[in-house]
Amino acid sequence: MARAGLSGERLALAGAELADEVGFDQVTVSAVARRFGVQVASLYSHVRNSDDLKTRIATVALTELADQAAAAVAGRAGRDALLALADVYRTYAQHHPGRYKASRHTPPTTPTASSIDGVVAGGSRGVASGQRRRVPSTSVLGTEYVAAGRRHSELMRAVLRAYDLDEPAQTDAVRMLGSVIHGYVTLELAGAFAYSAPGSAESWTRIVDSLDFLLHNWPERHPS
Amino acid sequence: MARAGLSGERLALAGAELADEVGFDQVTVSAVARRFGVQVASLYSHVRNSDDLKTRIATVALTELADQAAAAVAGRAGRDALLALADVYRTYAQHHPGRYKASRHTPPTTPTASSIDGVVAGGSRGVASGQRRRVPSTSVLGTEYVAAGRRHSELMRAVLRAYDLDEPAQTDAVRMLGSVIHGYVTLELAGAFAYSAPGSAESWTRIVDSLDFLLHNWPERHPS
DNA sequence: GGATTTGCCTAAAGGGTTTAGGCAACTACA
DNA sequence: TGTAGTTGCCTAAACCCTTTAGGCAAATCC
Repeated sequence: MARAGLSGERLALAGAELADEVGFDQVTVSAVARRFGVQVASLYSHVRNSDDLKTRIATVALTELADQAAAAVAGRAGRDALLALADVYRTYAQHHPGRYKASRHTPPTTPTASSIDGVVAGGSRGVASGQRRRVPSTSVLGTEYVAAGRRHSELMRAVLRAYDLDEPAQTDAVRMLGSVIHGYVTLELAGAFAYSAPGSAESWTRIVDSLDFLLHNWPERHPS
Repeated sequence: MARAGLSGERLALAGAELADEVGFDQVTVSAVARRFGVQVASLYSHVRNSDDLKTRIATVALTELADQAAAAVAGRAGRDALLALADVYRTYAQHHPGRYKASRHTPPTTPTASSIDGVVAGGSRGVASGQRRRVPSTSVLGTEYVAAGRRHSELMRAVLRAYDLDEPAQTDAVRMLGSVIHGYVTLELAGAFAYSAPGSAESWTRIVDSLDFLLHNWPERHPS
């Protein structure tokens, strides 16, 4: 039997492609196995379980997004940087809807390895008798995932430097921008803006311009 | 055998409760059946399929949200109305995370009944031979779902009246507000704001105040 | 070239979805 | 109040996805 050359990374990549084609929710261990022309059980040598696969896909997407965001922001400042950054998310979501959805996949809060050990050690089940083939533990993967997330918020703060906000206004601004971008992209992807004028693209730039204006005139205390 | 008294509505309600308890993604036809102490197949007399159940839950949530939003906006204007409306979404999402997630569930774009008929009629499969027990067709349900959605955007526009925006600025503002609210609530629910100061609640009111300011000073053309 | 590792396989158990068809409990009406 | 018709829930069964256990053969390492 010829080997298919599976690996955690290749599975994540294939899963990402599949997500863009049929939707992130339809990405299943079985579907990825089919894509490789391989038995389902074979994937479990490279991936802990279904959610592990999804988290890997999320990490791929988050990393790609951070790379593009970094490239877009480089050499720009102020409104240009803001628009470029925002456009990265919107464009990515349009070209890779499945990947974008994946990037919003929060892995279920598993108890930490130590807390598991704390409970299991001394129990009746053998400690190290778990898997046959070792798959990189979720915690190290989680690190990669978290790192990508951190890159995003740092890029956002970099863009905000031009607007000269002090704390806690800057944190508020980060949260607001993140909310607008994520919210707009999500709603647009869901088709919420498809059936009324003006076009979604025009609204988008005008909204970003409004945010630029708002950041330049961030209210101190009492607005209006 | 005593009857459990199932109905489409009761299933949707039970599904909504279940969603808040275990998460919308864990809501399954099987789980709801278990909740009623009833065989799984029994539910299919009241619900077309799994997605139909989910869409009904979404409609429940969307309607509850619209009711609360209408009550919150009544008798208020300007910043007060804006904050009240925004708070409804945030509070609802915190108290009913499963329902809120459900409210964002977009039913898969099924071809309309007419287009299905257009294709199937004349084919080899009998037209009306479908179900044994008739369940309200998805299209009429979809109407209810769409109606609830419309209520939301109308409430938003009502709040915006105080700010005196003309088209297309008003549409832009509706889209921006919807994005911020949905985005913030989603990110907060995902725990994105849980691990850094300031608290999520303080950011929230300051962001809404900023939006109030922005709406009062909506830029005409060239910002900054 | 032999030992070891590792990749993919078969087998099997468990759970969710959905359809088909059946009996019993309600409802309506004479 | 009995009986016909309707409706509610059941059993059975097919299909798909997940996950674990254990096995054979290809690749790799001296």
